[in-house]
Amino acid sequence: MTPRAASAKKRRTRAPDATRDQLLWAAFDEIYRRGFRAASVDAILSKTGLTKGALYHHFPNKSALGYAVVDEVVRGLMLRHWLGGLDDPNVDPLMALQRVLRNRGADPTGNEAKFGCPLNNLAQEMAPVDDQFRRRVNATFDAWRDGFARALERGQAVGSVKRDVDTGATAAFLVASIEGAIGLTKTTKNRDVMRSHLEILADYLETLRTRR
Amino acid sequence: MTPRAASAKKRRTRAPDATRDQLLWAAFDEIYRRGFRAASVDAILSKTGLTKGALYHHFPNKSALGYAVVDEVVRGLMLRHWLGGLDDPNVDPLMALQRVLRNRGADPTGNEAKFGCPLNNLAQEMAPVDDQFRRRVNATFDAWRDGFARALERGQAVGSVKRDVDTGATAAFLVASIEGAIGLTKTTKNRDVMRSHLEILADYLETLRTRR
Amino acid sequence: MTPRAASAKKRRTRAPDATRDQLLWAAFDEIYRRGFRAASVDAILSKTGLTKGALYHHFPNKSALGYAVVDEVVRGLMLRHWLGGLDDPNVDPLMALQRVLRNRGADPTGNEAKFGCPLNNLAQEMAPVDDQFRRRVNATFDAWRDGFARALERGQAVGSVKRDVDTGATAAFLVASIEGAIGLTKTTKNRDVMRSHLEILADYLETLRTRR
Amino acid sequence: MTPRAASAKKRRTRAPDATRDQLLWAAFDEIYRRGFRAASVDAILSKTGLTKGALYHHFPNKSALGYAVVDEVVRGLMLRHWLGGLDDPNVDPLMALQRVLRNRGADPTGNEAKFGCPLNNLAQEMAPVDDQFRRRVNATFDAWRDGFARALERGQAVGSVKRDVDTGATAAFLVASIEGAIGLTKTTKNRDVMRSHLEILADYLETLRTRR
DNA sequence: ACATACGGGACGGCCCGTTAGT
DNA sequence: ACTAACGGGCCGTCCCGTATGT
Repeated sequence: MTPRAASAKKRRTRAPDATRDQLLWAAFDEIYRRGFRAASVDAILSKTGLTKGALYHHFPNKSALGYAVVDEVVRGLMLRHWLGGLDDPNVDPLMALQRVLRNRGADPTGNEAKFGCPLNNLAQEMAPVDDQFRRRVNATFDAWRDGFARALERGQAVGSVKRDVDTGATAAFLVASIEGAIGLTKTTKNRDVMRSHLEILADYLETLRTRR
Repeated sequence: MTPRAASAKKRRTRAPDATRDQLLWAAFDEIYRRGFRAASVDAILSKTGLTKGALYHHFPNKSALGYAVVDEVVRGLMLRHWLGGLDDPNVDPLMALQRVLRNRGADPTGNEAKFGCPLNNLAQEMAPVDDQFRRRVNATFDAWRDGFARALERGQAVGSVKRDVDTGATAAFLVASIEGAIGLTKTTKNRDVMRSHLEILADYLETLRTRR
Repeated sequence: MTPRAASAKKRRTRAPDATRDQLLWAAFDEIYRRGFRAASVDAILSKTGLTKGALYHHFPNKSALGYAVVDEVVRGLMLRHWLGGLDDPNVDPLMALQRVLRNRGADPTGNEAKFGCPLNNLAQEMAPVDDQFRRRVNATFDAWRDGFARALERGQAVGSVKRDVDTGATAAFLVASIEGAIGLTKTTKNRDVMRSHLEILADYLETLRTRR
Repeated sequence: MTPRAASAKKRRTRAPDATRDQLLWAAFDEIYRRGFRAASVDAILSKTGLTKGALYHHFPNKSALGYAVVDEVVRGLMLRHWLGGLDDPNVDPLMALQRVLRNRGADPTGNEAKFGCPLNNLAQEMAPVDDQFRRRVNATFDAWRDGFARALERGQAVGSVKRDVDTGATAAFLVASIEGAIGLTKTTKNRDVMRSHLEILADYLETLRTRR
């Protein structure tokens, strides 16, 4: 599934970082599919061909593995996915935002419709029962919101976004709304939910544009 | 066989069955707090003072208990919470919707901020791993969406909502967006996220109003 | 090994108390041989033919099983072994004590020489790491000391034991000394150590006798 | 092969090997606190800052480390503690013995009351399950007994100890009794047990003195 | 209709030891 | 001589479900 899992196979040479990465990606995959608590350590290990000893060497316990998955895997995926191409200086920031929204409805792999958003899944499952998880997940949500907020601020600087728009609140609204849509898409098993939702969001953004 | 077996044949009859209700509510509470899979059958039972025999007399297994919680507990809670007071004939439907949104930001108990939305929690956790759960949860989401959609349609009938508004898509957008906000509120542990979000949604609804 | 383990075999009928007793005696046996921490729950279960569910039903965890072994098995064994026949009204208390000491050097099964004293084993292993164990073990040691002390007091009442003897301290001395001897017997694998030691103790008791 | 391999051939030569000593003392400490089987190899290593490689370079396995602890650490500690000052030619051997007993009740660090006697702990835990341990522990007990026995013999030679005293049996009695007292002190968490016990032992020794 | 007793399996943690590498 | 990476196994806990009994 994960790209580098393909090159895993046997591995007889010592490559600690590669091993750690293998564990992280296999854990990500398992956690994404089943949730953190239902994720089986043995399943993760059998995906990699490694054993308990290896895992115990790289991570003190299952929770620490989960934390690392958030920080070192999910965070990067999310920010690349939702903030990628936002800061293109040749494009009007507001249009860039709208373009991101409209493009991200695609979901070519269909994973999103099947398993939802890996970050939000962890948030919903773990936030109430593990504060460490909550904080780390939150950090990524913050970065995401900041990315959106800065795009809106650049829009204000350029003059395409109204001055009285609360960029922070709007960014938070967008993020929450997107996560809600992904969640309902998963529940409905209907990708039109996502497309229609993002379209409405993009239209809403048009509301914030300065009249010319 | 036994004399009272006659009245027990079909459960759907108006025989409230206090034991069954106890189990349902205790299960709801436990599932709401820990999630369905992490909810322990023994913990549910110890809340009621009942034992295994009682539970497995009323439900064939844990999943069936969960399904019943969705159908007989959560569904009612959700629809009362989000559709209550929507069909007041003396109020403009659009205003009624906006009022609902603005009121529901209150969350007096704080449970929403702690544990999120019981329906969406189940949706996010169980939809990918149990299709029965998914379908039952979906049924409630449909009813909720329908409630919002009908309000918008009444708005169109009355003339306060633009004719070209896609009421179904808009209702779906609202529901998803609300769930997203509840989720982020839980993750952030900050109820302002919810309030600000619903405010923006209410403002957005204003966009759909006919100009007079 | 244990007397009632013989009648265990299949057991299809429900007999909760018998099951509990089986677990207790099997646990005692295993703990006596390997020590508490090295005692394997699975080994205990396979001795009884029961499974995890049965154990988990009767005891919340391994520690609780251990505590119960101390209170309900070891205590009885010890007091019967070392206080049995002490309060015979027809015998001079001091002589009764001496007789007990001289008889107990026998160790017909040889278990004592192999595995030592079950009470002291638990005391030495668990006292520093589990205060619950320590307290329960101590309670039995107290009862033992009290038994010896009361015998000495009866000796004083009868006039065979000197008035200035500190019965409590002497009883504690005897108990400690006996346990030391059992321990060294186990270490030496030589039962003469025990016999010689108890002989010296009996002689020492003669020192406490009133001159006539 | 390597140049310095020449001097490394036989370990018994006076090459203190600081690393080996570190391991021994850290192992002693850990074993003293938790017992041999509960002592974690990793815990021992983390105390020294060394790693697995170092340990398994110096010792073939955990048991061998334990044996070395008995032979090279515990034995010295014990003999110094209980035989130190016994052979002072200016003091009556019997009085020297009594002085040792009365002094050793002090236990300034309190370790004895907390963790007991390191030698006896190992004896009680390991004697029944590992014959190698038993034999090595026994060797130290023998040396201890011999020390006491020789003191009594010197007493006989000087004329302060009765001729008919069985010095070997008496020495064994003393050692066993002392160990019993240490054990009960640990169990009771009450150092008076030790003091009172040693006082009685010293008084008992007075019984062996020749009348003048 | 419900309580009690028990079956049986899976999971995370931990731990000793070995091997590759320096 | 020593570090770091990893193998592989066992243990206690916990948990869902069934069967017996009332």
